[in-house]
This record gives sequence, structure tokens and C-alpha cells, in this order.
Amino acid sequence: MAARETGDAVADVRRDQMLAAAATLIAERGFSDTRIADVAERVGASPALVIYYFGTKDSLLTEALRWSERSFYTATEEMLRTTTKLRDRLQILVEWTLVPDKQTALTGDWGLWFDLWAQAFRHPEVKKDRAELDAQWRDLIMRVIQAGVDAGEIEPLDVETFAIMWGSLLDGLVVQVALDDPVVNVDRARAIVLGVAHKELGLVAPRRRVARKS
Amino acid sequence: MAARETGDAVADVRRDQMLAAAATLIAERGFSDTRIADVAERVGASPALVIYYFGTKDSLLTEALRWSERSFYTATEEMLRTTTKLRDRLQILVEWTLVPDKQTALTGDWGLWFDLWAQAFRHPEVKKDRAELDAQWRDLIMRVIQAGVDAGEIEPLDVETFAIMWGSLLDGLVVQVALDDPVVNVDRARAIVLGVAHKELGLVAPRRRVARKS
DNA sequence: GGATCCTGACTGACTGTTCAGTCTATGGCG
DNA sequence: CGCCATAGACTGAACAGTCAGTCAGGATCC
Repeated sequence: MAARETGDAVADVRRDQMLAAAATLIAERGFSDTRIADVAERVGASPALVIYYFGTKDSLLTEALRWSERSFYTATEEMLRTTTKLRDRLQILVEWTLVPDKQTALTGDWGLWFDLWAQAFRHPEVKKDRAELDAQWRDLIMRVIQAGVDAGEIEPLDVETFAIMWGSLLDGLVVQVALDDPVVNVDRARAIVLGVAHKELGLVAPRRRVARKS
Repeated sequence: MAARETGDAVADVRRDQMLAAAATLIAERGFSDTRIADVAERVGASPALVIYYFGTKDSLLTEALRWSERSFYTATEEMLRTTTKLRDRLQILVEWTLVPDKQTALTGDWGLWFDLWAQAFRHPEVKKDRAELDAQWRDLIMRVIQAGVDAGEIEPLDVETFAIMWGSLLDGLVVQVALDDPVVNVDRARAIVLGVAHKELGLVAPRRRVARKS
């Protein structure tokens, strides 16, 4: 019994290591420039072992993509539990999506998004997965907004349409920021996306505790 | 003289053919799954000739990316000259970006965007180019809006911020639509992006020339 | 006859995948 | 308890296919 468990645990740990390594590598070099030899090296194993676990390179990489996205959403969901005020929650969503840079380790490296999209565009399986994950993400936004409505913080509105709009806006801004657009830095993106949210939701301007600027 | 011109013309035509073929192929299969042999075949030439013109595969593909993006923007700019009314112009921008499907031949196949982004994320040269092109795109939006302001159609506003916001929103929605998101179809995306524009710009709801519906 | 355009044949490097077999540990069996 | 059979984890080495890029030379046009 203990034996079986050990065996399974070893396998699971290995798989996870490999997925994490693959995700990191994809984010760095891109999907197609990631060699299974690289992944193997990162986890201190032979390329053959990677194949042993995942059967094929494509399988490993697409699983890594899914794995990474999923962990991003669950992490965000977790984060949301820390507060209930609508404005703070929106801020958390934005903060969590528009993280300054790649210090987020394995959560949401932006490079991954691009490859996920590119892959989804051409491979129905990945496409389905991505759509599902995105539905989850929108659902999260919708729940946050609905909670705000229920709490009387804002007037009722079409939450689904808002979620689509706002989620897409966030995506688009992430693209700009991730690509180092000289005109769109993180702060500006943040300000824009929060501004639109507040305006669309009819939230009054945030009364800063410390308002130094004129 | 005529000789030189002929020679140059031949070379230019060849280059263009190759760029177009490469762009199409990238859109279909993706950047890294595009072989120079495929490009060569499409233009009825030998792989060696492709190398003869572009020196290296990477050079060909990145040039193709640029070429395609550029032709998209110029085509859009052209389109814009057909009208001067703000509302119609916004509609043209949207229509031109959110084209129903891949029947747009060589203009803006969405698959290209994804690969362009992925490539730009990791290669500074492409990154610079993309930023430049995007600046052009935003500039176009800004000019349209500014014209609307100047014509007294809308109140003055921060056009740059609007351009960033609206352009990003458009990008984000394109992603959803391109990836066949079951919740976000073209019509809905159109409605959303135009709705936001009208709201942010303070444009009154469009008075349809033919308003049959209640 | 010289420049430009073009090609077929080749190659060298890379890399996913296979395979035969090693090592370890477990669990049963006498 | 000691021994063996079995399974799972793992690897080194080789295989096989792919492809970007080279090269020496042919065609074409002025």
C-alpha cells in the first residue's frame, strides 16, 4: 500500500515537474523552440523519460499550456476571497493580470498566452480548452459584478456583456504591455481598464485616502 | 534602362509573391511550421531561390509578417477615405478588423496576429516593428476621433487614451472571435466595441435611416 | 560576355522517438 | 526470513526523418 502510494506519488511529482519546466520553457523560448531535451535537462532526467510520461512532445507541451492557465485561474480565484468590496476586487483582478513582469514564476507568464492563442487557433483541442478556461475567467468577473449588484454597490446591468467587454479589454491591454509598447506601460493600462470599469458600472471615482496631486 | 527596370520588376514581383505566400502559409500553419520549401512551391520556384532572395528563413518570415501588417493598415486607411462621418468611420474600422472570416485573402488573417505577437514577445526587432505598426494604427484612430471633435460631432476628450483603450478592446475581441469563442461571435463583438465607443465618446444612439423595429 | 536569375543535388545538423535492457523495490511464497 | 518474479521507473545509444542552407553551374536577358 505504502509502496503503491510512493510509486504513484513519484510519478505525479515527476509529471508536475515536467509540466512546470515545460511551461517555463515555453514562456521563454516559445512553443516550437522548446525541445524535450531541454525539459528533460531541467528536471534532471533523460529525454526518453519525458516521452515515457507524455508519449509525445506535442502532448507534453499542450498539457503544459493547460496546466499553466489553470493554475493561473485558480490562483486568482483564491486571491479574490481576501475581500468583498467591488472596487477592491476589480483592482485585484487587474493587479493579478497586469503583473509588472515575469517575476510571477509559473503563474501567468505572458509569453504563454501568445503561444496558447497561436496553438488554439490551429488545433481544435487546444481551442476547446482555451474557450473553457476563458469562460471560467469571464464567469469569475460576472460573479464579482453580480455580487456588487446584489450588495447594492452598483445598479443592475448586463453582467455577461460587461464581462466579455472588460475581459477582452484586459486581454488587449496585456498584449500591449507584454510587448513593451512604449506608449502603454503598466500604470497606464491599469488606469485605463479601471477607468472603463468604473465608468461602465457607474462607480464613483475612488476617493484616495491620500490625494496629494492637484 | 528598360532592362534594369525589367530586372528590378521581376525581382520585386518575385519578392512580393514570396512574401504573400509566406504570409498565407504562416496564417495557416503558424510561423514555425512554415517551411521554405512550401513557400517556394507556392510561387513555383526552388527553395534555393527563396534563400537567394531572403538569405535566411527567419528573414523571410519576419518580413512577411511586417508586409502583411503593413498592407492591412494601408488598406484600412484607404477605406477610411470613403466617408467623413465619425460614426461611419468607426464602423469601418470595426468592420475591417472584425471581418467575418478568412475570406480576406492576404489582408488580416488573424492567425498572423498571434504569430506576430508571439514572435514580437521574444525578438526585439519584431517587437520594435510591431510597436511601430500599432502606433500607426492608434494614430489612425486618433485622427478619426480628432476629426469628429473638430467637426463638432463630439465633445473634446483625451484622444490618445481613448485610442489605446479602444484599440486594445478591439484586439481583445478579435482574439475571442478568432478563437471561435462560443459566447463571443462577430455580431456581439461588433455591438460591444461600437457600444463602448459611442458611450465613451458621448455619441447618441445611431438613428437608423430605416428604423422599423419598435 | 557579364550580370542577374535560377536550379538540382547535396549535406550537415538537429531532434523526436524507439528499443533493449538496467536498476530498484515490492510483495508473494516456501 | 530469504529468495525470486514482477512491475515500474529510468537510461544510453541508435535510428530515421526533416530541413535550412551551400555550391557549382545552367539559363536568360541586355
